[in-house]
Amino acid sequence: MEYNHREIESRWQQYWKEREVYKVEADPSRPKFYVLDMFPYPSGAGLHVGHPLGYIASDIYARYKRLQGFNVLHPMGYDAYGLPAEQYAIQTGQHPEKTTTENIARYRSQLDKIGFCYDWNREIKTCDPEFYKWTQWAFQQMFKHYYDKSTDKAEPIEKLIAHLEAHGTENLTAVGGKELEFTAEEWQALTDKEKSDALMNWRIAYLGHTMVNWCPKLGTVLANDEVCEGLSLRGGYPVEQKLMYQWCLRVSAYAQRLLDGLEKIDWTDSLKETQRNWIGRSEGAEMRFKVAGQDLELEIFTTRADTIFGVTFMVLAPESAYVSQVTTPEQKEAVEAYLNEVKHKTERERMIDKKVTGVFTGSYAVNPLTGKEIPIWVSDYVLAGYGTGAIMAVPAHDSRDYAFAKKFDLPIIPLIEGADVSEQSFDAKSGKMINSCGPILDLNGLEVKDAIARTKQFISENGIGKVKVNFRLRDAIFSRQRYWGEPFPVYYKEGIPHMLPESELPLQLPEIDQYLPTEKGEPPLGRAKNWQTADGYPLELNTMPGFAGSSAYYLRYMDPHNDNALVSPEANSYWRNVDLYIGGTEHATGHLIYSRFWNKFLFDLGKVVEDEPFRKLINQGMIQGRSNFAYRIKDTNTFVSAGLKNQYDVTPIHVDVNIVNNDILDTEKFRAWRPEFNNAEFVLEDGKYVCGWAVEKMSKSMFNVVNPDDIVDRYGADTLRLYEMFLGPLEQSKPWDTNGIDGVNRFLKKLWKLYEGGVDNSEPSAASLKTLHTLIKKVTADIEQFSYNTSVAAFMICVNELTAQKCQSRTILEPLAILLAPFAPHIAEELWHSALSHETTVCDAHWPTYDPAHLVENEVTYPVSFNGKMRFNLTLPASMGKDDVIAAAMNAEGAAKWLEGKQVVKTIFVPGKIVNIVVK
RNA sequence: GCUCGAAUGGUGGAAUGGUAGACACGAGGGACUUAAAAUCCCUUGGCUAUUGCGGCCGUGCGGGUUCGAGUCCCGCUUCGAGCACCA
Repeated sequence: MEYNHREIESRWQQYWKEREVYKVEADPSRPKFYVLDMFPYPSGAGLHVGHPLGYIASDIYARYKRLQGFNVLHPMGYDAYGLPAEQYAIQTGQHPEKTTTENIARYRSQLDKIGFCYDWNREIKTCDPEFYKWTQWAFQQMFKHYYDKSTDKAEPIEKLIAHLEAHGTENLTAVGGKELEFTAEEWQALTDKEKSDALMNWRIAYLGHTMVNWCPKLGTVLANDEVCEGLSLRGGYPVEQKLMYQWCLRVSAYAQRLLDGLEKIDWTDSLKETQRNWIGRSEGAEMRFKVAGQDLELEIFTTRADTIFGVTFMVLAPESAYVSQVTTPEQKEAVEAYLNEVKHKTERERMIDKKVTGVFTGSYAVNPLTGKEIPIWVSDYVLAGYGTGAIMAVPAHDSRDYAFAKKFDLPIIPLIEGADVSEQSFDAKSGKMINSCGPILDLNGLEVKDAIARTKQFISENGIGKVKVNFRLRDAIFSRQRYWGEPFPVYYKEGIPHMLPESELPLQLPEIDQYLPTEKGEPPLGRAKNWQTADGYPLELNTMPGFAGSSAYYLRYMDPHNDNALVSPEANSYWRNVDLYIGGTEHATGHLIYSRFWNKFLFDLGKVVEDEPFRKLINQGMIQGRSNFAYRIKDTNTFVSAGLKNQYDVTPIHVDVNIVNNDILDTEKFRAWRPEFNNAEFVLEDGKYVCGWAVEKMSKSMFNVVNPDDIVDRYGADTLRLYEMFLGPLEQSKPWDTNGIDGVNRFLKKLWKLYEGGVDNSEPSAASLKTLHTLIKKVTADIEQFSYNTSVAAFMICVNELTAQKCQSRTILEPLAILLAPFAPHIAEELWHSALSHETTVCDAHWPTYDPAHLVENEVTYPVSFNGKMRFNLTLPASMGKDDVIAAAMNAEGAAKWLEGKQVVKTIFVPGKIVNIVVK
């Protein structure tokens, strides 16, 4: 019987579904293993062949762990809120929920065809009220907590309030946005509204005036990780800076723990590095400069305290509060004109023209170490959001300060011996200090590193400043002016935000007539009827961003139907955290930071037992498209084959890869493809039309999208699974090229034939045992290292050898079927039942272990060399020890004569590998 | 600019410091067939040699360590990724 993948695969998929073979329950008597995929956003385009790569990899690992006796949690769900569905709704008026539901159904049918071992009883959708109840709940908890430096964790806000009532801000250890100062009496005298506003300074979820990335085209605010080079990640629209009153999450309070946590988890170095960059810890000093003639000090942050003697001016960010305080009446007009100019530039414009701009405020600051007066300027190269929004400028040793000094003709004082600053600044942190001697501190002659330390020590001892650690990581902006997201469980009473009682969660997303802002410019929820509490208080109009729902979803899978908690303590203490997480790198600075933050917060509250959510993380590479081209001779409808294209003046045209096979164009299908090609002519080579190709992003416009459904239909899911793994290393990006798939398909046919030859209870030959045990050893090691491509190769070798050996022994063929089950579950299951006549499913079998006894060689062939030059091969019994092998090598024919009169200096013997003899 | 990673045949890619190119595709040759498809067998890094045995070169470039380097170290080149007026 032929190998019929269609019949086999649909039958087994049906069987698994009906008997709930992959259903999993917590079982304390067995060790757990949690394998998770990054759940997809169900887009309208459906899955292409690149999407399942990571899913297949995790499925193999999940099945492997299961065969090893672990209780494996392997769930799937959908990140269902998001902009594309809403943009589509704006265009068509169709409810995003409808689009989303349809897309999910499409995704599900595509996933089902590939034969994954997901427990679909645990499916979650972030837009499901039963799910987002817990997103809203977590937000409320963040509102009700603040971060305490003394305990280094989140604490209830009541604890902070008690402190403020008793001591004001004295000895306060809460992490806040601003450094507020007031006494207990002052606190008690505040109105409720003032108290609420003040507490926002410390709450982990807080309302704040922050500079946000505003995208006018999308009509919403975006998080930093949703913006790339001044354009929105979704849509690519310009983004500008705008001051808005928004919900934010105090992620920055967790910066140090997010950094430290990286040490404990098994992620790739590059991903950890990306997160370290994003967190951006920098150690430096905060210093105060007096403003001449005013009772005011400018606070600045610097990592180069050693360059204090080279400070020749100060610069403030345009948004800095200091600006209005230090601007003199004479300069007022110029400064205001400048601020206005800066405000109207978008982030993108600022980046495109890197012109140096700025304006003098009219005031001077006093260098605390030299007593000299230096001018205070304003420029947009200083960022308001980092450090204190003010810097001391050292043009000799900072390229940005240098450019500024050159433009406005400010003095440049070199501070490092031998540094030539006539053309450019000297930014390196090395060399000996010069010109750095003042009345109270002398740094001359010190190495830069020592000078930094010396200055830091000096300024803190003398009250000029203090040692300070700054992070680049900002708080996450948590409001979106959109419809298709989780509503905030918040209402406003006399302008004060209040949390809805937990019993009223989830607060369901209301229906609206149009998915657009209101005439007044309010977010879409402003259109909802009766969007208020029972007592008539207005509800929040913003919704939560995409990352809200994806930040704790992995916890929900542990206990997806629990109505009383995000996850029960029992379920959580059994499943703990994700042992293996597979997904793309694109989430490195978004989801993977927010999840870690969210998890650490829940950990602080005692709601989860693990401090890090994802123990091991693998990034699968992107599958790129492989586009095909036909070459049209200019101004004709004649196409010339790739090998001849240089003889003509041609324009390459993208051809649908689905009408090309092994780069040979099906010319009839091409003519039928589009009307304008109906009467196309072809210039062939060897009777064929050969297409050119290039690697590009897989997208509709390139006509290089390959749908997994088509591959499954033609070759089967098992072939697709094996081929995706065979393409190359999992973590590497690579183009999809259907050309090689026949090889994998041939392997499955050969495998089928091997079992079709019959299975009996005969004693296996030593050769077959060796073949099998080599495979067990190889595949087990490979799976542990996610080296799936070499595993597939090992299977091919094994089946070829067993076929040549005419092996029919159950002792060999049974373990082989089990080994293959994670990779190609359908055919493995079929062989398990039909050829091996088992009643149970192969999913319940046990992973075989290899027996080294079967791998032992009777003879070993050593390459023997003298002085590293290979001379001959020597085949000897494997039992021979080092001395015997070397003696045999030296006595071998030819060798003995060659060695005459020479002295052996050293012998190198690698057991089973090589013999090398060094002579003089 | 800073940080990280990569570079091996016509192609995708294998190689705990130990015979580089596993496995697969493609290509060429052959068997079977009226023919095609399917299947099977052989060849396939380059140069050179050939009746046969062979020989030399070869993992981006230049050095180094080592008996021995694709692999380790130093210095480049190119490509990819992340961060980027972050003081």
